Amino acid sequence: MIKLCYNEGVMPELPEVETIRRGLKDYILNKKIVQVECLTEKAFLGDITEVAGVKVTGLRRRGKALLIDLSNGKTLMVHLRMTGQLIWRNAEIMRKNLLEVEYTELMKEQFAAGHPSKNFMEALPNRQTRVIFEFLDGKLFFNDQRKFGFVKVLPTGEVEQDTFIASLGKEPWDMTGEEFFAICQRHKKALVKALLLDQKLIAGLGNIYADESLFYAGVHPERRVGSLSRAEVEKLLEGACKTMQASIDSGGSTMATYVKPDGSTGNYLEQFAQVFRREGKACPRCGEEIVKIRVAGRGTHLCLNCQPKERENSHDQAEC
DNA sequence: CTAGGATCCTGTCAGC
DNA sequence: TGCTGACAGGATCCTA
Repeated sequence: MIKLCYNEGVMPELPEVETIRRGLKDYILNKKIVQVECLTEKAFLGDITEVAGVKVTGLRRRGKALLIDLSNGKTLMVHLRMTGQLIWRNAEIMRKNLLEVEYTELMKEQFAAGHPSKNFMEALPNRQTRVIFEFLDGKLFFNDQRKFGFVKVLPTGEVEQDTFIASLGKEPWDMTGEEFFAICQRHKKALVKALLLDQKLIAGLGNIYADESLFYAGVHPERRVGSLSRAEVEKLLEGACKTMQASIDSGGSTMATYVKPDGSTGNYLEQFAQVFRREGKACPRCGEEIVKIRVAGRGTHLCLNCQPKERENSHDQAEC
């Protein structure tokens, strides 16, 4: 069974959160949270006592938010933002000196996912630990280097009214091409990259899948949304669905194969990404050099040949 | 209303 | 070697 999701440099976007949801289920579903400890005040929003002494009844996801339903009518919302991690450690492992634990043994006893770092292999809690959820048979650590992530307690019935959840757009597979085109028509002046990253318009894409979707569609990230053809808009939506679904599907297993036996980081992106963090390398489609530019304040990777900024001759994409 | 820039935060790394 | 500043980015807040 796969326990470790170790994809170097990957910020938790929709596919990563979905992988966490599926993986964590095996460890905490129907189990009682005995005790909760918050080590960084900002990281826990709401009444911490509402989370202790109750069972986990379900794990859901909305966009990049993980929703953990509890038996007392409350829901724990977890947002990992950029550097958040959820790490499960079996009680037995916690009792041992981690240095003495064989790597393969640790693999069997822990589930770790989110922004990859050496935390996955270190003794916990550590400096980056923000919240600890204690179960009878183990502990769940919410770690976060940059303190942008958080957990939040909400009444289950009010999750949909939470300002973040309520503002989320549809996920790409719940949207028709027509709907997405209508959204684009309302934001004609926006840069297409900025539109893809706006969770209020389409939920789940982060920097990686935005770049990958743009490459898939052959669209330059700095183009204004209003200049996109209906076909290009449809292709972008298709790209979002396909790149994220592929990531979810390969999720656990592919990522785990990239964990090297010595515990060093493997590189999931290397086999998955076409353009993301591949600047200086050859475009997998045409062989031109992938470049990195700055768009909407974000590092952006593209192939200028496959994603030209000016598209004079209609939408003929024979070369791409 | 929209678009775009600053902000939060800490670890890493290039450059002097 | 050790310091400094740039950079990484999801979401929110603020301004025009």
